Amino acid sequence: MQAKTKETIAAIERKLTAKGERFTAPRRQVMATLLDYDGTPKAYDIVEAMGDVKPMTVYRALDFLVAQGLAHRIESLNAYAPCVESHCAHKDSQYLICEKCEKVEELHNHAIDDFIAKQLLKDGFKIEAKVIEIHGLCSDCT
Amino acid sequence: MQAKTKETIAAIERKLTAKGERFTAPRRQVMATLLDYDGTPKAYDIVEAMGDVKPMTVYRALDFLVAQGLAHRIESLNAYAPCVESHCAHKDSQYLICEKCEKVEELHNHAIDDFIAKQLLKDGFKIEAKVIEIHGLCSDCT
DNA sequence: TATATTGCTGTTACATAATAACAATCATAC
DNA sequence: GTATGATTGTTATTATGTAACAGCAATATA
Ligand SMILES: [Zn+2]
Ligand SMILES: [Zn+2]
Ligand SMILES: [Zn+2]
Ligand SMILES: [Zn+2]
Repeated sequence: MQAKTKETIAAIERKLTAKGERFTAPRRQVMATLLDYDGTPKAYDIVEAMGDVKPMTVYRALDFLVAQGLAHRIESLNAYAPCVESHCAHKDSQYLICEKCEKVEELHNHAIDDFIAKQLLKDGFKIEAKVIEIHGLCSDCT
Repeated sequence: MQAKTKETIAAIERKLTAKGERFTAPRRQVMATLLDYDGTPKAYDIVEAMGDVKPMTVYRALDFLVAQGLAHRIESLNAYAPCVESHCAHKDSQYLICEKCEKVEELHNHAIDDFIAKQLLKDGFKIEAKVIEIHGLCSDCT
């Protein structure tokens, strides 16, 4: 485990404990794998990286992490990314996905969130969660 | 097949022929199933609705339809929706998904597209396709 | 301490979603 | 007619995600 990951895990431990949530071994291990992973892993990539766990274990931990706002699922990649920023709406996700170098970058652009909310007011639609996944070429690959 | 679907299919036939694309039987049948379907089908729902086709046939037709801008894949549902609007950017999709009644509505809100494009200018990211899928409660279910 | 109760884990089996590979067929051009 | 490339039919396989249930661990109650 990377040194920075170890610190992050400790911080998460404190935060979850304060919330009365349990940061059990499989959850901690999956989170650490997500943080250490070079790239944006799919569930079975995590299974493989961890060595001897079963898919069900990983899926359950991922469900927990996503529910706690510690990870996002990237729908158009079937992949998962850790998120340790404390932004306000963790049910929303914004990703830039480079189709050349496969770099995946999370945005936290509140202006976009606000603009969409404003645009949808007239529809009378109550937003619960937003999936915004933008594919293209990153600045390095352009 | 519904009467309106028959017209739509005929219109698509003309459009594709003009482009030099072939609207073969499986492609036509899958498109008709998409148009007639009550709800937003997954690939295997289409397989079932069509009766005796194989999944591979349906997936190939869906790939074609999506490439032609005649259908969208809804990533967060693993589902497919027909699209016969001639909006400018068929690689972009905007959907409102009601989590109660499961109604799925496509938007074509250019203001949102433009706003996102403007916001991403500074990132130097070249947008190829956008996935915008907003989950929540529709006006009927609020 | 005993003992419910609840949530979490381990394990197996299964369900759903999508693709690979290759032969056969069809459409078009020469 | 024959060649060429695109499309289809078919089978098998891979990839992704859940159901079900027994056992275990943490917390609550007595
Ligand atoms: Zn986030
Ligand atoms: Zn790139
Ligand atoms: Zn559309
Ligand atoms: Zn609704």
